[in-house]
Amino acid sequence: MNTQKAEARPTDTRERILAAAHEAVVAKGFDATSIDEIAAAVEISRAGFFYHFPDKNALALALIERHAAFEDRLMTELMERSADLSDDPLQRLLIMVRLYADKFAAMPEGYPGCIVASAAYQDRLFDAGVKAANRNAVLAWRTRLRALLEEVAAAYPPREPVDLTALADMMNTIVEGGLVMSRALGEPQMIVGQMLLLRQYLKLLFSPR
Amino acid sequence: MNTQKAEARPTDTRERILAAAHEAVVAKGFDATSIDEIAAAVEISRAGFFYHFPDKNALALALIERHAAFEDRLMTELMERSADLSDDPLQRLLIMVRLYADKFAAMPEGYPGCIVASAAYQDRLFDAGVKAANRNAVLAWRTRLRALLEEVAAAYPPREPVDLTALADMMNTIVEGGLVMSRALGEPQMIVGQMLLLRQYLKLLFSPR
DNA sequence: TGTACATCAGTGAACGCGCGTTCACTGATGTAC
DNA sequence: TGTACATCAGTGAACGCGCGTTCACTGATGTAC
Repeated sequence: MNTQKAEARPTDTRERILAAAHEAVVAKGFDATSIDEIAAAVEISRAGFFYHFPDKNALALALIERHAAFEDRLMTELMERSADLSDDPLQRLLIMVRLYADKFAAMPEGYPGCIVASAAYQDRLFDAGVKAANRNAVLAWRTRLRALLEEVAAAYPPREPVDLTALADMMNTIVEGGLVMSRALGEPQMIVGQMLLLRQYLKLLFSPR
Repeated sequence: MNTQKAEARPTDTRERILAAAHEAVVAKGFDATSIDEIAAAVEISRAGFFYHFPDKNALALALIERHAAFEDRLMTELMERSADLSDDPLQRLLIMVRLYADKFAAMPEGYPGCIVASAAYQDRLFDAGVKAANRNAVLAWRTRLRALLEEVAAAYPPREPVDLTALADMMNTIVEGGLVMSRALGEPQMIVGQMLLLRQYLKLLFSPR
């Protein structure tokens, strides 16, 4: 009857499937999301889904790649915005972490990070391609953040010796852990506090004495 | 044929079910673990499982409570050992975090923390009792660690203002996130590095200038 | 401009498997008298 | 000391449901000539 505004949704059915699947997976996990409900959300039949994806593994793969692309754009955006606000590498790092925290504050439920966790926890069910895609997504983030940290460390020698790779991974660690804890506690905003603690750590570590 | 050493395993069947279920859940997640395989591991029939647990939710509940008790004993042990090694609250905290990191280094695969994550991510499937038990387990850890942090903060005022509750949660955040990242990256030891970064943060935050 | 054919984006019904759960029943052990 | 009954710790078979996947088929659109 009352057709939704068509131009507001992706016109391509495959994209709409991915969007619906993403929403469901973030809310309930990959296993608990059935092809039936995804198809229903997109208003096609269950068999129609299989016209766009050969099987459920292919959906997982596409979701992870979509997520990786999203994170990549986000990182680029945050880096550009922080570069606009300061020329100092340490200030840029601290601004970036705060902007990232703001993103979580703005989307209290359902940040896409849990796609990675879903894949990590259920990897026995996934084929090698899905696992590799997940790993690459995490490694890409590590590489970009590590480059920024090296720049900071060159300008501001850390007060104590520190492994910059591990430090780069800490951001993702806190995101993934924060999502688990937010859910377990029923306090969606706690992840914001965790990001700000990371920021304080970076500040203490790199600030001149 | 070749019966395993009987005295090494819990004699009580219920305990053996929990042990087998724990191992499988840590390896594959709760949903992916079938009652069939748990029963097989314990060498009873699938129906025999239901003599000990009314349904699968009850198993989840028992696993979470078992995990909470384990974490509680672990925390007590770490606190006692660190109290033996130093009288200074900051030193005790730093020793405790290092001892905790050592635990992860000693058990490269399958730390029980992911039980919490499993429950958090699949909570739509669990009843309110399971979710509450999970939440309480996390809150217990928060409370105990926060008490220790308050003691430290009293003796060593932090260099910057900090929310001690969030700081207490950070340990669990890093454990849960570290488990996700370890799996995603296929680097089981990375979680140890993350714990040591937390330790460095605490050291920087509370060390006198 | 009309006809024949091909491709696209699906539909509807069915299949098969696994899994959680139930149920009637059973042998061994414990208890009452 | 023997018998009757109750409880414990299961077994084996079956049920039903949901889910991923398949398959023959279809209407609409595009293309060749």
